[in-house]
Amino acid sequence: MQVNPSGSTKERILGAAESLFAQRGFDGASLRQLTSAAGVNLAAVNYHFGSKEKLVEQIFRRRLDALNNSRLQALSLVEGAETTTLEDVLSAFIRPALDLSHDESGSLFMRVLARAFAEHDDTLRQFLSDNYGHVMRQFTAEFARLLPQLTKQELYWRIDLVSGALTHAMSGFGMIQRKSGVSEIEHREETAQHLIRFAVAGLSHP
Amino acid sequence: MQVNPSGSTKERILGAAESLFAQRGFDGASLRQLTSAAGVNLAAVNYHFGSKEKLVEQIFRRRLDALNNSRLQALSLVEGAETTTLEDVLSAFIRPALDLSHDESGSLFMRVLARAFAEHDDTLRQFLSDNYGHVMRQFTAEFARLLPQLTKQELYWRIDLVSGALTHAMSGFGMIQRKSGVSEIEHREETAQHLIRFAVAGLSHP
DNA sequence: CGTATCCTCAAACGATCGTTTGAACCGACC
DNA sequence: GGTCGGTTCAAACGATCGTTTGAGGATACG
Repeated sequence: MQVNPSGSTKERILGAAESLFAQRGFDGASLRQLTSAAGVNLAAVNYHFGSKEKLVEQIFRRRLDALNNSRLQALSLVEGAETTTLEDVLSAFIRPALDLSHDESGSLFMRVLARAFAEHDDTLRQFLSDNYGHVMRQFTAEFARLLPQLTKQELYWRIDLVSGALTHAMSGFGMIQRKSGVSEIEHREETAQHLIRFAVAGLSHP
Repeated sequence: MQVNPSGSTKERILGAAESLFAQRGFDGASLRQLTSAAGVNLAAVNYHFGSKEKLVEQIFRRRLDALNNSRLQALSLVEGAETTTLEDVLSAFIRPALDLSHDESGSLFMRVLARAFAEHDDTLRQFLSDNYGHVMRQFTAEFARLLPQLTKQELYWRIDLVSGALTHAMSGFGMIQRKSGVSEIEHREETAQHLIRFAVAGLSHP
């Protein structure tokens, strides 16, 4: 059950927690399973994080900060170029998210996020809006610039549906599964290309 | 806390369970909260359903049987017509799902389903594939007939992304929320139209 | 060496969970 | 009236949960 015996106690807890929360949910994964997997004492979670709930929040911040920084950086690169296409902006929106969905240790943060959506909904929606809403607003402004023929309402709807397709693809819940002969990297690239083409069509149709 | 004091004990439990599972999750909603909300004795769940887990399964069967019957009926109507369009097939796929997402009593089955995906993933995926896979296959065949230019792989990807957008729209997690002045029926119709147009574009682009 | 600080540990706490039990209730049927 | 299957009830069961506690280890500094 023990994993990754290197690193500090805090880091070992964060790693094991992300993996276990993804597998069994926040309620389903107990601190005893978690600390056992991390190879640390049961009391370590409350000592280092204060409570189980604060541990969950810490996990969110770590990943979402990284995601939004990647997105903003990619967007600023796109905006700095001579010509900006819809594909470019969508790539800046989609690729960092797909990169996040599988981290180097193979655990699935997207499942954690999907769970959180299902379990806390309104609380989490508020949290995301407060902390990362400006990123979404920046992308929306760029989409609006590239799609001037759409009303605000129409644009919001389409961005929402693109987000849904992205979330679905990231969570790995769909029919499409990575084939055994294909590497993780290749599958991610294939997913990105399908998603971007699909989103371009869905966003820009008359 | 008590709701809907009419109907049999079994029905009262099913109604309260669907609502509470949607709000708090399967682990988060206890049998004590559930039976208290239903106005029945704590032991009634185990007496009538055997266990909490079997109650969950019962809730799934009830709703998903209804969804898939509606979908198949709508599809057979479309196939019986003189000319079949992509919009028609998508409507048969999407509208029954949107109808399901808000039942007459206002509880949100889709949140239950979204939770279940997050909490059981592989188990639920198998359950859905075993019990309702034939519906998906029938729709896929119809899509393939209407989109002969697409390879199987390409078609599967696009259907998967449409399903993601649909799930997202049903769950109500997105930015788009029903405005207070708009009725549930109107909002559902607006959602259906946006989804169908978006899906047509995403499915049929070259 | 003494001690101060940070951390880890085993053990226990009270609360809540799903489930079981056995008695009580109730309408139907002889 | 008697009894019998189906249902409801209060009470208890053992298990597991998140959290707290206080003793002990480890390391650095005087």
